[in-house]
Amino acid sequence: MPHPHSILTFAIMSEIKSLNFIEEVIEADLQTGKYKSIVTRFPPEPNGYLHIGHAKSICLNFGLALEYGGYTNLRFDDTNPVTEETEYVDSIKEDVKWLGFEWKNELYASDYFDNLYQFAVELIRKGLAYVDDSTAEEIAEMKGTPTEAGKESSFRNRSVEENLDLFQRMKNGEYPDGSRTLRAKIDMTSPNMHLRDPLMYRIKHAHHHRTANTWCIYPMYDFAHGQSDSIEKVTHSICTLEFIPHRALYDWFIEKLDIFPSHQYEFGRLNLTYTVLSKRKLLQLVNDGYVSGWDDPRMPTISGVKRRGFTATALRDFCDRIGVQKRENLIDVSLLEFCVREHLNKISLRRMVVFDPLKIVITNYPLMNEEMLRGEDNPEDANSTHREVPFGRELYIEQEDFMENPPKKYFRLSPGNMVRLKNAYIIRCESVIKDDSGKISEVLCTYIPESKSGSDTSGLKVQGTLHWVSIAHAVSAEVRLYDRLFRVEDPNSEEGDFKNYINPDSLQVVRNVYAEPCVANAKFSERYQFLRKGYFCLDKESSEDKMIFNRTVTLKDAWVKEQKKG
RNA sequence: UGCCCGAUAGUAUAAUGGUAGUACGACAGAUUUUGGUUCUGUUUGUCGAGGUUCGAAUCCUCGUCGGGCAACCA
Repeated sequence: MPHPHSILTFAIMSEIKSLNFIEEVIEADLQTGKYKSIVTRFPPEPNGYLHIGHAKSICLNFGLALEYGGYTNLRFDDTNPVTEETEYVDSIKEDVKWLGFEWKNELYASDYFDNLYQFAVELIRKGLAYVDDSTAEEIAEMKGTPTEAGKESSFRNRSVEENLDLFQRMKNGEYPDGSRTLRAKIDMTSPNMHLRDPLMYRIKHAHHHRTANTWCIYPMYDFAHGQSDSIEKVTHSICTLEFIPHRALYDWFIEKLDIFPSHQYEFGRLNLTYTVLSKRKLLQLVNDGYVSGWDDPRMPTISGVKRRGFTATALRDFCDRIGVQKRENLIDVSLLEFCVREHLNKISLRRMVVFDPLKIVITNYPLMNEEMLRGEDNPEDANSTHREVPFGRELYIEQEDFMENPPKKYFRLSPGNMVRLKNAYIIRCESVIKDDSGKISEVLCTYIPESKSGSDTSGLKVQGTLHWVSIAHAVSAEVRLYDRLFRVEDPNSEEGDFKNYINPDSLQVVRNVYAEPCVANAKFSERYQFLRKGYFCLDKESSEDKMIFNRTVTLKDAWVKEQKKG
């Protein structure tokens, strides 16, 4: 008997959570007993890197299996040897794991080449497939157009025996590439172009990343995918909208072969504002040098966002929130940023780092003195650990945190005004020192000794709190600040080349920032919030003598908004 | 102008013939030793026209708009 608690939880959950259309189908299938449990698959072609569009599919396929107690196979759709490489297989496996999912079986469409060949022979025997000697051009010509019926090939009515013989000889390598194909005999007048005698096999004398030179004929996607699903007893085969017209063919092969009836369901692929998510376009960004590589932190690839500092938790949460539907969508990238911030806020260690230093001197702080102050690592954590932050007479604050003639609502440091230095004291600006050119070289302040953080008896209230770093103790680092790669909301729908809309300022490098000492102990596994600056993580290009941090995402900033209004 | 898919606030997503709700965004306020976080409030929506019905976002009809389909790619 189930624990009463879990029943309650389930009741509440099902009341709150609404089902997407695929979940509805699955629940119905489970309820009617059509399936006892479900099997899904994630079927990438190993010809490129995964991006966050794939993440949506991964979360869907693996998430469904987890939700309903089934399992998911990772199946590489490797039916085209000329585009596929083992390097991609490895990166795909790594990315799926990083996202936090485990596949039941690691499989390859190429594992089924023998089965598929037998299936083809079977269809030939049934008079449902034939070898066509037409050229690619002739086949395209005879295909007709969406508004115009196709014409039957003159090879369409070859005998079963001849087809069997020819197909075997195709397999044996007797014919050159492109000289013959195996086609399904369906209907050249079908309004669905995919049913006009689609190609099942083509000749390619090419090396395959797994089967090497065993084969010189390779099945087309349509002749491989459904049957692969069927062999694996995939119950719910989920793909994107553009495969809708393929479904009739998917079903046709399964029906004629009389094999396990897998079913295909289609959802709308992810589109993100200010982003492109097509392999072709991402490849161009890499090849044309707009980014440093597939894992450039500005790239929407899994490896890119991972290097940027996004967490798998945030990505999964994002995929959860965007939902699943049978319609086109363009998700606002601010939702992604929200998910990333929400997670990072909970786990990041707070650190103080000054990017653009302005020297301040605490004139009433004892000469040669210094002290260690305590700073919370994470105020979101009730049991937060602490680190020690050295304080001294000479400090850096940000240039932007001081103004000689401040505008209204400026809460920061200005002559005569007081601010708190985070984790330290309240200070007052007494005067400024300028160099010959009139530029402020340092700001002279006094501090209120009894205002020390944690034991403040001053009774003073100030509006601003600044981050700072002791000049004598500061450690150096480089930070890389990223902005969106495109300057228009939907680069895919703009006129002309999408590359015309690239944001020229998507990367800003600050070679030397001043960080509090404990930043020197930064770890790759940890996430940081540089106070008031954003979330950061260590970049892989960091070395022993040079730390490099990527800005994952900024903090929300009400002040910039305020300024824009003015 | 053949076939297929779709249309709910700015964006995304619920409501499955019975009060149009949620999240993000935006705006306003409270709290705050991060102009962060948190909390509260406000704003804005059923593509159009008919029909069925006591009652339609939901069902039907006709439009409109968007997307897809003519690779020996997946």
